[in-house]
Amino acid sequence: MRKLDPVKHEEKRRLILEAAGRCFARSGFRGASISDICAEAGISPGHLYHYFASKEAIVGAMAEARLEGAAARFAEMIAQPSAVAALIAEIDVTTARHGRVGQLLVLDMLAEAGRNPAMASILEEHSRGVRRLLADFLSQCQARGEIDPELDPELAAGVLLSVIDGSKTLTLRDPGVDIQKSLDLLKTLITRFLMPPG
Amino acid sequence: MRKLDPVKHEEKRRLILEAAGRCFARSGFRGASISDICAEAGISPGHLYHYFASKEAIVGAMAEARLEGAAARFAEMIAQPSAVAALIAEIDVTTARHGRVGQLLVLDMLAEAGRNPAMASILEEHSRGVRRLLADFLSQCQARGEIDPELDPELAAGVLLSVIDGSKTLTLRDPGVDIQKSLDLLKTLITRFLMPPG
Amino acid sequence: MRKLDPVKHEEKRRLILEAAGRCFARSGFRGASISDICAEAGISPGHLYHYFASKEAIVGAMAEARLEGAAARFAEMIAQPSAVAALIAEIDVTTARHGRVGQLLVLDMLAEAGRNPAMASILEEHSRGVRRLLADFLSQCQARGEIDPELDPELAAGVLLSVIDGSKTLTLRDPGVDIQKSLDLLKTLITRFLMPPG
Amino acid sequence: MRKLDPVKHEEKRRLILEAAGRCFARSGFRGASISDICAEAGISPGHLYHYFASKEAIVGAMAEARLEGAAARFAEMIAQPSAVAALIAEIDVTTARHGRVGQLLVLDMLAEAGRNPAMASILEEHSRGVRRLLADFLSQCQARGEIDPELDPELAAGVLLSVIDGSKTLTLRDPGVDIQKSLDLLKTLITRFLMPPG
DNA sequence: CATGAATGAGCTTTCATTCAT
DNA sequence: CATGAATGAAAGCTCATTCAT
Repeated sequence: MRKLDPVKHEEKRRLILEAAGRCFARSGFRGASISDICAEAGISPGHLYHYFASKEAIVGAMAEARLEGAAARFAEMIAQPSAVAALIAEIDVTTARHGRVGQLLVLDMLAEAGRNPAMASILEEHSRGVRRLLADFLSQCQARGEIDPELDPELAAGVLLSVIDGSKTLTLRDPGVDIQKSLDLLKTLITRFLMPPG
Repeated sequence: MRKLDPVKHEEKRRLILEAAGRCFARSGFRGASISDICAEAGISPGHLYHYFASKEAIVGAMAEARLEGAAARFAEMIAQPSAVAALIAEIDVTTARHGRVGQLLVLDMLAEAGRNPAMASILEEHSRGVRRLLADFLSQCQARGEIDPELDPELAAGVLLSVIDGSKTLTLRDPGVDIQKSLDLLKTLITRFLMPPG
Repeated sequence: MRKLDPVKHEEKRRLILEAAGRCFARSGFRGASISDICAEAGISPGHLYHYFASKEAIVGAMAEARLEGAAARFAEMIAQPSAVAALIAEIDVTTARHGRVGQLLVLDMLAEAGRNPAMASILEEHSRGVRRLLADFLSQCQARGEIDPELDPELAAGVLLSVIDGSKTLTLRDPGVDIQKSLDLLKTLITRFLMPPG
Repeated sequence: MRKLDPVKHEEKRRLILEAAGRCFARSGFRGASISDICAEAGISPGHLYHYFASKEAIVGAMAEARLEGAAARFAEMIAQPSAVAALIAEIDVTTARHGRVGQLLVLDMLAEAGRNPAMASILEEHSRGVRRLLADFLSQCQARGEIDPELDPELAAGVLLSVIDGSKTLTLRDPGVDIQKSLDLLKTLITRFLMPPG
């Protein structure tokens, strides 16, 4: 009866994670301090530790939340009828929705995963899920004759995801690039890759 | 009278940068401390500041050195006769020569460039150089009818470089992946992208 | 209307003090946190402050309770007929009943008393009581000719209590010591000290 | 040639340990903060960590230094001709030389040893040394017929050290005690304990 | 009576950087 | 050219205590 809402607890956690996400996007995992996160979330440093055991726990939970969101959006995307259109849309959306900061966060996660086993397993699990989704989708497209039946769906899915990863560096390497044209060309690239021969 | 040998000075700088490179690859830009670098280079912290004004200067100089090396290797690569073969070789080499840590360093640089203007301009200048190299190369191939003449060489060069960037995440996202098969598939992707129609 | 049951209130205080005692014995006064005590007592931190005004108050009340218990046991002991036997029994009992942790708690109290006036006066008052008890007892023994009539009962009582204090360090200084033999020798020491001359 | 004096380094370490000793005596191991120690030693917090790896290392080194000093003094003491006189002198000296704070430090070490394995082994090793010294001394006295030949030298040494430990609580338990008379009585106690029968 | 959310000062420790030698 | 002593700000985290519910 007096036990206070576990729902509120979860809600607060979520708010903190969102604040942390903004800080991490702005300054990186190591550059953002607990103080920064507390200021952004409007709470005291002591209080933050009622919700998370350590900074690493925040990083982990935040990565999971972001990747989960990304996977969900991806699942929606490829539920659409047109094959390549969906993939392409994903690139557009990722680029447009979060812009620069969202991309940086992904790069940070990738770099962090290379050194931090906790982040590595979060990334791997998420990647496995998304890759499976995409591989199944490719299989179905092959069944419908929409894409090259010779392609191994698993491998092709992995390669396509790495292409999407790479697309995040376009503006970093060339801020003056016409991003729309580049994305269009990337779509051409994907189309030609998947297209049935002949 | 004092400057006995500017050559030795440059040599020492180079040695420090190499030590710093190993530290950064191991722990990231923020994770590696001046102390770590001094230990790796076998010098004292005070002495290090005779060669570099700040940690940021080390990061910058080290990034420049690495990227310069990468650009040089890339230039060699595409001096070869066969078109696609060269590009493909680049991916292979980058992956093989430095392995995991070299890839992480690139990811770190990309992430850092998103927040640190100094790193951004280093990355941009280097990217501009490599992209120009590749664009010229693509133009020549088009002249020889080896690749699709419809492709805009500049844009295509940017996209290809982003694909190479993306390839660095393959093993991060899936440590169990058959990297050789994935790279082969990536070559297929590039081939189909560039191949003249018909 | 609110104070439904002052008895229950006291009972709860006692339970908390026991929990605190276990925590303090385990981790020391400074090492044990309010959180630890709450967990051990199965209550919330806010609730704990309904029973005690501060951590120091808990330390004080807990010390009083422990010392009171010790004094009561001591009073029982020396109500026995045989003189030295009683003293000796005290050493045995203290050692056996609480073991290592109880001894550590006494050492903590002694050290704390050297710096914290509140603890000092608790300790002094308790010591005064026990010393009086023991001094009276020694007087009676002298009257019965069981111990050396030359000894000043007050001083001797103080010295005997310090010997008992010291006995707590036996196993700390030498974990491999044969504690039973050491205690037997301590009894010899006390006997020879008190024994009437000739 | 440029390698700076390792002697100076040791000297600085010693100065820091002395400062730490004063702080620990004043506030206890846990009560004294790194800040306190730095202020007392007149150095910055960062600098302290050039000399000691952690607070625990300071506590350990400081305990070792103190106990080593105590053992050395003890060795001098019992090199004197008269048996009991020496032991008694030890009690006097310990009490007089360091006074209250030195005693508290010993109590802290004993309490800490009960919970901290590092401190435990320092204390045990030191105690072993001193006990051996005293046991050998007792053996020689027995050979000369100065003390009861029935006593086991090892056991008796342990018991005597515990009596010395206990003497440190005399003024803590009774600040108004006539310490000189108490110490005299303690000497009587030791004398009667060791005295050959008859 | 009881909870646990919330605070903020303080803790130990790290680190880029400077400076006397 | 080279050392390492020295700094001080900031990091992640803990904890006694308060307060709204």
